[in-house]
Amino acid sequence: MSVTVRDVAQAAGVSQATAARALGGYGYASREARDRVAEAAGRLGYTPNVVARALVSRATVTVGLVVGDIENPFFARAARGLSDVLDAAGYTVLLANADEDPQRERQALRALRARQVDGLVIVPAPGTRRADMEGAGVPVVQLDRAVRGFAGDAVMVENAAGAATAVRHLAGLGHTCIGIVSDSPEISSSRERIAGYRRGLREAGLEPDERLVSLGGSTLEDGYAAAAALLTVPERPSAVFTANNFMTHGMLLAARDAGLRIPHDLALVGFDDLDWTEIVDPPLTVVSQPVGELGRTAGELLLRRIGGDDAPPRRLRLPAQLIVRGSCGARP
Amino acid sequence: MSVTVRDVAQAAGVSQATAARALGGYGYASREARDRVAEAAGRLGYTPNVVARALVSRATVTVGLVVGDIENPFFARAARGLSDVLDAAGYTVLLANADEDPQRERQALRALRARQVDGLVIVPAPGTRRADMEGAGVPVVQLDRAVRGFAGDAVMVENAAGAATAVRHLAGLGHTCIGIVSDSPEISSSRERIAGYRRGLREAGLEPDERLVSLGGSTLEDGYAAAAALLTVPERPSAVFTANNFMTHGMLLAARDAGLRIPHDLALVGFDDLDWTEIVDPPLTVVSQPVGELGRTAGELLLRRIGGDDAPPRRLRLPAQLIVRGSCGARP
DNA sequence: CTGAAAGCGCTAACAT
DNA sequence: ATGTTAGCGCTTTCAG
Repeated sequence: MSVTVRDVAQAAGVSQATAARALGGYGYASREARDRVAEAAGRLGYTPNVVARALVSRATVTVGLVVGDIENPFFARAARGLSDVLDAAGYTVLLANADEDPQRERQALRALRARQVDGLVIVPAPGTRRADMEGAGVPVVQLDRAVRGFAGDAVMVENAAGAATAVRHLAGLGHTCIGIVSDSPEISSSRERIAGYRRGLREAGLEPDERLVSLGGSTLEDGYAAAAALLTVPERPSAVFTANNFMTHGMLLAARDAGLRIPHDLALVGFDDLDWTEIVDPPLTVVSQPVGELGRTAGELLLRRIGGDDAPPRRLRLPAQLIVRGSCGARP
Repeated sequence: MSVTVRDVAQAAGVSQATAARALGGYGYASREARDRVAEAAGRLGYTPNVVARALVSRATVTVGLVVGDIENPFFARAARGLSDVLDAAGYTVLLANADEDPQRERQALRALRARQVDGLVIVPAPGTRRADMEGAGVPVVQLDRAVRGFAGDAVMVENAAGAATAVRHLAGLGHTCIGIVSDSPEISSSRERIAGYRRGLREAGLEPDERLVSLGGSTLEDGYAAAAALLTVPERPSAVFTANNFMTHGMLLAARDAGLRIPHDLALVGFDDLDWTEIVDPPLTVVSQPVGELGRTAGELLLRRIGGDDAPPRRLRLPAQLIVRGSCGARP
């Protein structure tokens, strides 16, 4: 079915090598040969076989992306940003969902490696070890989180600063009992947000209280459970910081089920902005992160590495920004 | 860097062919050879090279997915369903965003074909022609929409029935002036929903009125514009059906900007359910579609085709279901 | 500038 | 059951 370089060469009356050079745009080829080959290729409907090319040139022009779950809007937006940059450079992305599970992640990495991807962008699952990251054999850039002890490239957000800002905002509104709901501190971004929360508290002259820290898993259900748990502690917080979008969503559900009105009974600021944060009532005050930019930056960095850049590992931090809307009430 | 079959064969003291057979699990290999090869492979850290394998076996174990935009939760959920089914069968998905643009779609298809994907799942862009679909050289299954005149597999939703149900629900509540906002009728699913809207109207004994049909593009901005336009017609509708999630979102924004309260001033039912439809106030009444199932079904169908099934093209229709929440008010 | 020849890592016939 | 021999479609020396 497929038209090969050989077919094109034959039709153009040149050697296969010449046809390949003309088609691939590398090496020498006379103006005339170039034209004849192009004509023949067009007429025959030649499509290069990237697989065959990859076998010899050792470049598949394909990059692997491992995320927790592409259904999570955070990952979807990052994937889009990444894909935009890579597409523009002629690369295509192989997608894998790891479900925040190191084992599935290992499987995914194996599958992607077997397909000889030229590079990898990975959002490491909680529990992923340094050894899982090493020996990939291709450039790897971590997105949103970094694996402990693994000195590799990473593009992340200013998590601690963003969280601290959120907490100071709450404290500035007069809240003294501020809780947090987060997923596992095994996830570096979450760990940093939790640390930022504590720092923000201290900066506001407040004493961190472990009973106000509710940690759980990464799903919406987990977020709901952790949020609900936080709402039942004896001295219920008057304000809460939720460390990611599922936690924010879970908190909204839990507050509703507990009959708590936002911001009247409970002030809320969430980490990560989403499409719907503006249309809920009240609109949510959030720490917004440049998610698409995160993906684009990771793509650019990866492309540079694939291109041979072997400078020391880079840790990039993109800024997070507090967007004040209505979920914390008005300043008195 | 990479360990080859040859290396493993050598280490195990067998021929390359035997090692390949043992590794690949095809053809004959004695118990002993199998063990020796497995041991050597494990010791050396052998990883199969799918690219090389593909060149000869003509199977990349990779499937291409072309969607409008992976950031759209509808596509993301479908992608996840597809990926689940394919992963389980050892396939990996190559992702491409076409931005609802036939030209970008063609580019994407070219890139995927060049990578020798074993099959393609595609959500055709508005304006995609039959010729763009044909001659893919590999099995193709259309998702959510079907290209006019192209007799290929497609997995879709009962769009017309779903839309008609939505409209009858509105009519049953006493509304007589019911509008619709949709994206391009060039998209088959939208065309069907528009047709279903008209049918629902007639079934309720109402007369379709073209001034109440507001059509636009596929983005949230387009949805907002089309929604805003509908709200300014002389005889403003008291109820509206929005044909997809961006249109629903746009309508919510437009209604808010126009100072209209839902459901008091305007009743709303949207097509497609989303995470946030339950947490907005009022919670949205929607026609829910089995999005993940759409992706899974497409995956299963594609796998069967890749496996050699050459039965006539199949058009699968998955049911849509009205979920009554609060955006249409209570029945009097 | 062009052609001939070798080979990427693997599988598929075909012998044995 | 195992080894030998040919390629898959392409790029890449190396001569000319």
